[in-house]
Amino acid sequence: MSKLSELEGVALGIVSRDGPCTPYAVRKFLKSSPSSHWQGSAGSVYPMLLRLEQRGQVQSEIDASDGRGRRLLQITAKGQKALAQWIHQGTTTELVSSISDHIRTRVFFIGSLSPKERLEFVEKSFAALNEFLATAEQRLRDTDRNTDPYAWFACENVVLQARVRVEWLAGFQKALGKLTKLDKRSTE
Amino acid sequence: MSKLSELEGVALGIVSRDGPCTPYAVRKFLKSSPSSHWQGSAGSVYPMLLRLEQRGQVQSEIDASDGRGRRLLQITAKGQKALAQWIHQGTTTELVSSISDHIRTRVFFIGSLSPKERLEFVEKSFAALNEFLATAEQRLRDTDRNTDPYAWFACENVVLQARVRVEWLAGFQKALGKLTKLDKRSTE
DNA sequence: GGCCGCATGTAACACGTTACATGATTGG
DNA sequence: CCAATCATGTAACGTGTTACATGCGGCC
Repeated sequence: MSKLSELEGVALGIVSRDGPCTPYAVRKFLKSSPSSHWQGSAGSVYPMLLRLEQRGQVQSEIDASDGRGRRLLQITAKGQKALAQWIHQGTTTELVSSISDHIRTRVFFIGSLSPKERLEFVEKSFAALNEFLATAEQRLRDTDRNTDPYAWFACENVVLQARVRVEWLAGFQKALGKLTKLDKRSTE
Repeated sequence: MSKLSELEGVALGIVSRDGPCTPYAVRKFLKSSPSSHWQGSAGSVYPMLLRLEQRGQVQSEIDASDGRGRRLLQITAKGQKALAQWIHQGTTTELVSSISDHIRTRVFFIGSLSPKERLEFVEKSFAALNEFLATAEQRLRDTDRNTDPYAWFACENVVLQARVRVEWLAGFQKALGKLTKLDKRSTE
């Protein structure tokens, strides 16, 4: 009963939630996820699902009604246990703390750009973030709160996070103007 | 001029910001980072820095004053260019959107737990998140806004993100009580 | 003097990405 | 009928993790 990776946990979760489904459906779900952390490439998904099957956490049978030899996956009791265990692991401090924000990371090092490039970076990021926020808000509107309330809350989380990032970046942008002026003065 | 990985970008950034520094200092920085995404293990840092050196993005010389044969790294002009390029890459949509929140992911799949386990998970996560928020707020208080304003804004971002996560989870916890009651009623 | 932290590195291993390979099905 | 998508998989490659290995420096 080794620990599930994040990808394995998500895959097990999908198979559990969406009943019998194909590996391809798992791939599609990962691809369409708002956090682009999940690429859902064939080279990761298929071997990973074979791993789960070898461990007895999912079962599969070939769908006879499909000429493409498509497989139908189902979670096993063992898999349900592993899934529950994986969810509970999320309470440990390391998993709680680990949010890596690429914009934040880059702002941390923005001092190594020229003042002009700094403004440019912030403007472009701001535009891209706002675009992302808009799509996230659309997805939330399109999600029915009653059908799957947990999915809805996850969508809401994405929106709230995006809003905070936008607000924070706006504040930073304001401050950046003043900082850059100070920079110029000190080098005069 | 291949694209830098996130780890390589951060490492270049540190070497650029902290002047001549040892590989070990880079490791320490990664280890102490609030986002536990960066483990800073020896097996990743040393080979990665050798890679940067082979590409001519950093230079190193052995510190003669140290008996441990410690190396001192410095960023090169080529490295500065690569760093600037890496920062600007952050404006593309994929890098903007990619925030993966382990709690959110687990909430999405929380339906596969028993109602009792759901509450347990949320309570534990809530406690851990609050603890994390407290340390983040402390770090922000300990950071001087004038010494390195960019580092300060990064710290502020961590705090704001953590606060939103706490508020969101509190809202979810409230809703979970009602949802669980509905669950029970529907199975009665 | 001994332990902990500094300091560097290597080797086996696991896993994800990219690219390749193949073929069925569906819609215009 | 032809293209896009469905559908499954493999192989090479890069890179991060864990564990191992070594030795100096400073502090109690």
